[in-house]
Amino acid sequence: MRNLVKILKSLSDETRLRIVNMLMQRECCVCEIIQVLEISQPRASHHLSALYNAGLLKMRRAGLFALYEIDRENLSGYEMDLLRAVLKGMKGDKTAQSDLEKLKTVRKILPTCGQTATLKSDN
Amino acid sequence: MRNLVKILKSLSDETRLRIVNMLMQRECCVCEIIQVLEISQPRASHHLSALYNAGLLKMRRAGLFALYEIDRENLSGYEMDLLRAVLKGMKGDKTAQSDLEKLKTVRKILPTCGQTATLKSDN
DNA sequence: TAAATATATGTATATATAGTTATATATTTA
DNA sequence: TAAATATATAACTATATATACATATATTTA
Repeated sequence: MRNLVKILKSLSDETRLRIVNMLMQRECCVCEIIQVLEISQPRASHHLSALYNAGLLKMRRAGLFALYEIDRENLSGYEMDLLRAVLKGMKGDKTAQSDLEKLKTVRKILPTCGQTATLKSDN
Repeated sequence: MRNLVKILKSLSDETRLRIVNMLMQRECCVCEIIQVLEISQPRASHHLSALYNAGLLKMRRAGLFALYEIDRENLSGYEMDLLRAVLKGMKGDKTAQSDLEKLKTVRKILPTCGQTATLKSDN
C-alpha cells in the first residue's frame, strides 16, 4: 500500500501530470519539458525526480541531455492502469492538449537550452 | 485537470485508500469504518469529507447513522478507472485484506458506537 | 423538551510539499 | 585542462496536510 500511496502522491500535482502527459507521448529531455511547460529548470528537475523516485520513469543520458520516459517494462499492471486512467482524465484538458502541440514543435537541442526558460530576458 | 489533481490527492493517503477499499465492497456507516480501521471518529469524519469533497462518495442518513458509498452513478469513466486501478493495487495488501475480513464481522449498530474506537479505555 | 448518541466541525500543531535562488555536478568541446 | 552547458541538489520560504483534542450539530428516544 505504501508504494501505491507514493505513486498517487507523485501524480497529485498539475505540473507532474503535465510531464506524465508528455512522457506518455514520447521520451523527452529535460530541456523540452522546460520549454513546453515554461517552468524553471530546478522545478522541472525536482518534479522529474519525484516521478522517478516513485518508480514511474527511467532515465538515460545522451551527451549533456537527460532523457526521461515512462518505465513501461518495469511498471506493474495496476501502475499502467493508473497512468492510462490519468491520461484519460487529461484528454479534454486545454493545457494538456496545448502541451502536446508544443511538444511537436520544440527543438531538442538549443543554444542555452535550459536557460531559455529560466531567464525570461534576452541574454 | 484541477479535478483530476483533487481526486488523486484525495486518494494519496493510506487511511483514505483503506476507506475506499471498504466502500468499493459495500456501503458503510462511519462507525463501521471507525471499528475496522481503529481510528478516532473525527479522523474518520475528516477523511470521509476529503473523499466526499473530491466527488467520489455519496452519503445518506439513516437515523443517527451516516452511510457512505462510492458515487458510482456520478463518476466519470476515468474516475471509475482510477478507483479500479487503485483497488487492483491494494489486491495483495495484508492490511487491505484484513480490513475486508473485519468488515464482514463488524456490527452496524453498537452501544456507544463511535466511542469504542475513540476511547481506548473501558468507560 | 431533555438526554443520549452518531457524526461533523474548529483549532492548534507538527510535518510535508512546491517553489525560488544559489550552487554543485557532469559531460562535452576547445 | 579549462570553459561552456545541461541537469541535479541545497537551503530557504510559504503553503498545505494530517492528526489530536475540544466542541458543535443533529437525530432519536425518554
